[in-house]
Amino acid sequence: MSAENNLTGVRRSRPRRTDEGKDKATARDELRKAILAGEYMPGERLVEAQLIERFGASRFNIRLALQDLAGEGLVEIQRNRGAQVRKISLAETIEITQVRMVLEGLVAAQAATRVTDEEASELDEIGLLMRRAVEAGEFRRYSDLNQQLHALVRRIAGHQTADRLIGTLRAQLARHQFMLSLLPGRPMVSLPQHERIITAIRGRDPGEAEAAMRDHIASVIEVLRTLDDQGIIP
Amino acid sequence: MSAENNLTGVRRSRPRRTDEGKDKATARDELRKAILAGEYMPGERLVEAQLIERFGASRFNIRLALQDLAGEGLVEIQRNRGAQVRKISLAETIEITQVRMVLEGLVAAQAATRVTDEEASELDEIGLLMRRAVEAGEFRRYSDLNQQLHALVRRIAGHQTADRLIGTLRAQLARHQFMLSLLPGRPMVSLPQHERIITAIRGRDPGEAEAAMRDHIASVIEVLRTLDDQGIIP
DNA sequence: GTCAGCGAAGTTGTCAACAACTTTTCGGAG
DNA sequence: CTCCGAAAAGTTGTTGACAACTTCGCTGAC
Repeated sequence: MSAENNLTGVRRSRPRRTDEGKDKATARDELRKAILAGEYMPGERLVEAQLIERFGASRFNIRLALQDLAGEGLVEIQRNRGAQVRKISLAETIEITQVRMVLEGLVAAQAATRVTDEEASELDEIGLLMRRAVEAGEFRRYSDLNQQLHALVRRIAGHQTADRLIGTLRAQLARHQFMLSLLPGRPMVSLPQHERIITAIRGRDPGEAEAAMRDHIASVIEVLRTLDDQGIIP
Repeated sequence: MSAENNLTGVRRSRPRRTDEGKDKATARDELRKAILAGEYMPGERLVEAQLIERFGASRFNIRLALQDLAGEGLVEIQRNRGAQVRKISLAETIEITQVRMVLEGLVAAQAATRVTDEEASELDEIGLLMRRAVEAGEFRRYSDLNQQLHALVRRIAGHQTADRLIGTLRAQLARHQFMLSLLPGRPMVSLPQHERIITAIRGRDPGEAEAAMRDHIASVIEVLRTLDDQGIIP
């Protein structure tokens, strides 16, 4: 969400290799990765001194990194009380997924108007691999392919604004994200939905592509509501 | 005789209540307001020293404020080159408006499922005022009412996630926003669209509410594309 | 026992000085 | 006159020290 690395293409006149102090961007990316990997749990305090030790960056850069992640909704900063990994309620999870639904719907529609023949082949390829993964019961692999498919659709659409927003929203749900794919029976339901999306984009039918994507994500929301009734997610 | 250390005896006037040093949040809000008011044009450099003078905040807080506004997409920061008001191309304006279209569509749908009788009256009220404003040729007032209507729909929906995103997107387009309402003939086109939105929400018809909102904003996108062809907007 | 008050420890917020980088200026060689 | 390069000016990036705030534990009166 920022153009901060100005790679001028010109080599540095003054090499400063020996410095191992990491800059803001590096610290931010590593910390985000750690949070998404679940190494810090929601609600856990992020004490600056500890982060300095772990990531080897200066306090200044650590603070900037925390500010950035707060902007992304991954971290919550309370004045004079420090930062903690943001807790996301189920209600908020549903809201976020609803927004993802309409955004990915928009992206799917745009992908349908822009897809090239080559990209269509890529879509087919992923669809095929998905079907195989489901038949083989490789659910983890199916989950990966799921992400690949959504990423490919976004790449085809080339909608930077929607793309960026979807990225930050997905990050906020990273914890729940892959759990869903592993629910018993989920792949059987979502596979035909994915295939419908692929077919619509291949057929260059924006309306159908959007509808297919929205139905797909709407069914995820249904599952979330079910989990709510069962009290599975806090 | 380099740095003469200041003895603890003389602390400039105590940094208590009376001190006018503004904090990050205040500086950020005031700077954002100034940018949205057009006091800084797109592409204009935001030199820290000048901002310190104008807003009376410390450099530290000015920098934090700039970071925040960069996160909101209002400002662009290039490393070692400072900040400037972000320029938004027409292509990006269209992208942002497309995202707004689907987000406000979602919000309208949700508003239709939640609207109370009292809120329905408020909608009617605004609709009535809009019609009168158009008939009286008060376009500036119509533009205000337009914003009020959208804000009311969002309030009714109570969708925090979508609400926040729409807010930041609207801010990015603040410059173009009100220009559109002032285009000749625009109110005549958009008034019935607004009335359709109101009717749909009143009728508690989510699908129709979303469709009405999307058609409305889609027509804005059409105008943007037209302006592009005419080369009016850079 | 307990609870208010007080102080220490731990953590975050802010600042001013300094370092590094970019842009501008200017003198001299060609 | 123009171009090159280095110094100067202007601006931003970073650091370490310190101030302010929160939390926790201790003491002692009741």
